[in-house]
Amino acid sequence: MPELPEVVSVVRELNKSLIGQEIISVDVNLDKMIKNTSKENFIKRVSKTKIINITNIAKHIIFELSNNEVMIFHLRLEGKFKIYSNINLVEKHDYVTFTLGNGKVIAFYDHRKFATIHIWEKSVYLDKPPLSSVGPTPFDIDGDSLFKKIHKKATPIKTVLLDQTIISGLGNIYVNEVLWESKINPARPTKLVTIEEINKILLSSRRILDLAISMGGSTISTFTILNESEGGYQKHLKVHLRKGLECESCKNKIEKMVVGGRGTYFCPVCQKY
DNA sequence: CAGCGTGTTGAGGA
DNA sequence: TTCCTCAACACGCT
Repeated sequence: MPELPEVVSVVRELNKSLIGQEIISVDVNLDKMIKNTSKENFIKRVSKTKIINITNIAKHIIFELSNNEVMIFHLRLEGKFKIYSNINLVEKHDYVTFTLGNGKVIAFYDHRKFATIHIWEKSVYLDKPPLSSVGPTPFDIDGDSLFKKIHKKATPIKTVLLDQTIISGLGNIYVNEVLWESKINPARPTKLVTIEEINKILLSSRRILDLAISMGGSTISTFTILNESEGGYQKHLKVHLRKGLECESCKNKIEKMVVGGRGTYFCPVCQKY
């Protein structure tokens, strides 16, 4: 389950080996992964270009190409990039592969087929799906603006923080962690959350995301950075997946509930409703 | 074998 | 219209 720290780690790794590389050929074995054009058109627009830069906007991974096209990847739940030394190593769920000038292969893998790829011209991609609806990350918005945006909502605060059009980059793991650190009950209606608490949420989000980024993300479930190397944040998790274990702050037991249809871990004492 | 989990979108209800 | 909920997507794991 890649969240922002995992995406940042992946982008760093990709940059190390791919900048300036030529894409010789492209193979697509799952047509629906390409969201805004046909497989044939995608292959035509990507082949025989160079990778100029690789960046991210929130959880979206962006490849800038030398012909002014931009590829936008989203890992969704379990997508991964792999780099092989040659084409013979490609596996069944490597649905899109790019063969490079140096003989290596970038494989975009997702056995659950949820991951997505868009391609747009560079001059318009920020105004097209999926980036047109992405909100600012916790690093790009201040407490007053966020409060103004959400203080009338009846939806639980956790659901609002997971809404990537409002604030981007937090997923289920880190939202659970942020709300525990901020001592706010995840199910509380957002309109009852004060400006002071919103500020606390933002500071906490930045601190936790920064720390997780510095450690290469967490590795719960199937997340891996490139070829199976692992990040190290999971031992810092305070509530996520810790149902029944002691809260590190008050020693009571962590509980699990469902908020907005998502598994939600919290301390009933530290995070009173 | 049934159901959960996971991010996002989009349909449909209030 | 706007706000909000929830099914759907696909598949490995419990």
